[in-house]
Amino acid sequence: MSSIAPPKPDIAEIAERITTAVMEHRLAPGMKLAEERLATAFGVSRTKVRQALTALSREGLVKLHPNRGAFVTSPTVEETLDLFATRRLIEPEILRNVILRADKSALRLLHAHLAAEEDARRRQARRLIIKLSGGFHVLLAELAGNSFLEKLMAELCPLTCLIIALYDAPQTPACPDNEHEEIVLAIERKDEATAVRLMLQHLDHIQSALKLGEAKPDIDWETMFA
Amino acid sequence: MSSIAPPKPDIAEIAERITTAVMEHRLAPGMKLAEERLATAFGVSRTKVRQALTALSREGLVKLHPNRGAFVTSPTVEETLDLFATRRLIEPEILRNVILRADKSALRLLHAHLAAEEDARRRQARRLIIKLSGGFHVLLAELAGNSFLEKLMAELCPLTCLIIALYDAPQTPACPDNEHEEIVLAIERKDEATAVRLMLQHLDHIQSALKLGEAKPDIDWETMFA
DNA sequence: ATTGATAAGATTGCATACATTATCTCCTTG
DNA sequence: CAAGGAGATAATGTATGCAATCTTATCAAT
Repeated sequence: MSSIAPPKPDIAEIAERITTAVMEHRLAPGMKLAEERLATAFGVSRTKVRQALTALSREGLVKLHPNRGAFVTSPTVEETLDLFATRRLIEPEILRNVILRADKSALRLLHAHLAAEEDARRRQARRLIIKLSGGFHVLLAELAGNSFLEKLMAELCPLTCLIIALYDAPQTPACPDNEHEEIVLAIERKDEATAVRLMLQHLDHIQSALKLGEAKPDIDWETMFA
Repeated sequence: MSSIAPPKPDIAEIAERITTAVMEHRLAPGMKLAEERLATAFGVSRTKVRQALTALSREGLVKLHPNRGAFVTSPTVEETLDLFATRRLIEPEILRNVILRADKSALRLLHAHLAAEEDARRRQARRLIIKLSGGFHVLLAELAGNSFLEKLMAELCPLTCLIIALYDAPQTPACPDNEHEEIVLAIERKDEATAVRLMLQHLDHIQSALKLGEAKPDIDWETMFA
């Protein structure tokens, strides 16, 4: 009847599309994710949506309230500080491993990413910029070759986007201008100290752009009375 | 009819009991976890078991093969090296945070844990010893107060048990004798340098007890031809 | 004897249906 | 008029059934 039969998305696909929506600030923190609604939106049964949501809750992007449903995580100030502390811990290690292992193909991937970022900036493609900014850090984690740190970074990046959406002027890009490029150049020179220093500065820039002092609407009542 | 109606276990409970079984070496790496079998064992439907298994696969303790089922993860040598590299990175940071935040109640918890370990050793309760040995590191992560590092350690500990089951003489305890106690004493003295040094030594002892050079039955054919 | 094909059996993947719990509305009551 | 509660409504949690896929057993062929 209709033009095309839409291919039924995989569970991983559903989770990924929700993650992308969060990273692109299309799903605001605290928003409710009703199973039935998502199920019809994706053209699948609630079963798949449910599994995608539980997967996302494991990653911390979604918070599941028993018998109440799934909500986009609304990170507290404390969780934000924890997140940046964790990134300051693991991203230097990631850089060290990348420098140790970086071969031609790795550098090619990094430069391709920089080009994609530059192109997105020139085209003012805001959503793409945000996605690529996070993707840079995930790419570094992949090139580092430690599966555990890679998985952790893959979780922390979308959460960082969420935090930026919560605590920042929404116009600010996730990662300031061209700091990524300088990091890649340091990697290319195998200049570990500089790469690490630039990365820590980069993280500080992101964090200090946040307005963490402000009031937080989302109160965690459960732990408050625990 | 029967004596007691068994209370239906929660999904988290199912996952936890499977995790415990793995940590206690009752479920060997590579073993198949058939849904129907587990469902009848726990007295629930396959739905709950399924969700527990997907949760465990997110944590890395279980590997899901599409249309083939769930299997206890059988970590490769490379994953083992990654795991210890990650622990060497984050556990010193955890210790630093614990020393910064340690109050009387935290120290009491640590000493209570040491006592429990000592008691288990005296009673030769092998399974309990293994569980408590891992639990020490998870407790430290909890006391450090960084939710991300806490979650990561909660995943890495069962995996470490799995690795020990795979690569070690099964008689060796997860953590050598009394190294935990010395670490706690260093924490108590707020002697950061010593605590970190002891922790790194401790991890080295665990890792060097492994027979990683030996033949690995479990070959990952997928990545071999990827 | 080993390899390859085929059919029966078993298991997973998914959707639907039912039970349970929370939320909302409206009514009663102080 | 505000506060509290009962019923209606909607959403989640769980179980079951069916379709798709894989595994195993049997048997023919080289």
